Amino acid sequence: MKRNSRLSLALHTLSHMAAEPDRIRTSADIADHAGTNPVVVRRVLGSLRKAGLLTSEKGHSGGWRLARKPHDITLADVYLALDERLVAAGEAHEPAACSVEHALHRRVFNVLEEVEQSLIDKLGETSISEMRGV
Amino acid sequence: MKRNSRLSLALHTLSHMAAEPDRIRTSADIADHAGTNPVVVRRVLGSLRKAGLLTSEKGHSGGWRLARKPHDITLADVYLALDERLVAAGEAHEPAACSVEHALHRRVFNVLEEVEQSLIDKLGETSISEMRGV
DNA sequence: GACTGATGCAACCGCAAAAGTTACATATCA
DNA sequence: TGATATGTAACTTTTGCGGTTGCATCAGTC
Repeated sequence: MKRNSRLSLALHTLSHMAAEPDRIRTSADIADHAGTNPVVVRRVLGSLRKAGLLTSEKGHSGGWRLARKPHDITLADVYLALDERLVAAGEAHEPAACSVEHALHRRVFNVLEEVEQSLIDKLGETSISEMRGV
Repeated sequence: MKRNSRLSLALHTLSHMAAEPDRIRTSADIADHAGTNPVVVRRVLGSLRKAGLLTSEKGHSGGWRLARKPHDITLADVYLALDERLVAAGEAHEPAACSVEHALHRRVFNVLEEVEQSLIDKLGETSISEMRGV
């Protein structure tokens, strides 16, 4: 896989799940389908579980399932769950040579925050169930 | 420096230049100011020059200057110049197990393309001169 | 209760991207 | 001609991440 593979893996898996919400899937199944490794799948899906998008069940006949209705899971949820931010957190707190410099840092940071928020808003307009069809 | 350092370096440098467009700056000055290396600065600023945002002059009393008026350079110009795309190019052409899978790939790719375009639109609303002040 | 099959998680390897560094060619001006 | 700047290639170091292995844990099944 390549760049943005975590986001890609998450979206593809969720899209499949949105198509058949009742079916439970093992990390091995998903890994086969995605051409990757079960452990990698569990890592990525683990983030989604922490964010409340998926549930997992251990033991025999266990696996992964959507925690909410497909149309209640948006791309923004996925983006935030994976913690792939446009702006590096803590960027505003870098040591600055002078106060003018520090003020500029803050300003740049704030502008990027604004941009990211509008990105998240845009992502929030699409649910994973809308990734299929059309 | 950390993640997104190219974008950060570019924006800070351009913001400074927007404040004093007539002043010429050497890569050494900029590197000192940004706490990095002159060669790194020349690499990043070289991308901006290729995109027509900056000009550079060799030799004694040479250095870097804005190629356009500050209000004519938007964050979208910078983002595109650095070639840091949200969506990996060529993502749509991955081999897929079946045609259904291929159609899903395409759909995911298209949605991400849409999102990136709206990001670029948003970035285009802000010029580097607006990074200072309020 | 033992077995099977699933997640959870830690530890490591390997690779690739990017920063950082060094070195040097080239161009410009005093 | 010398000082000073960019341009660029080559190399090292760092970092993030996919991939892999191993094992603990848990839950059904025999």
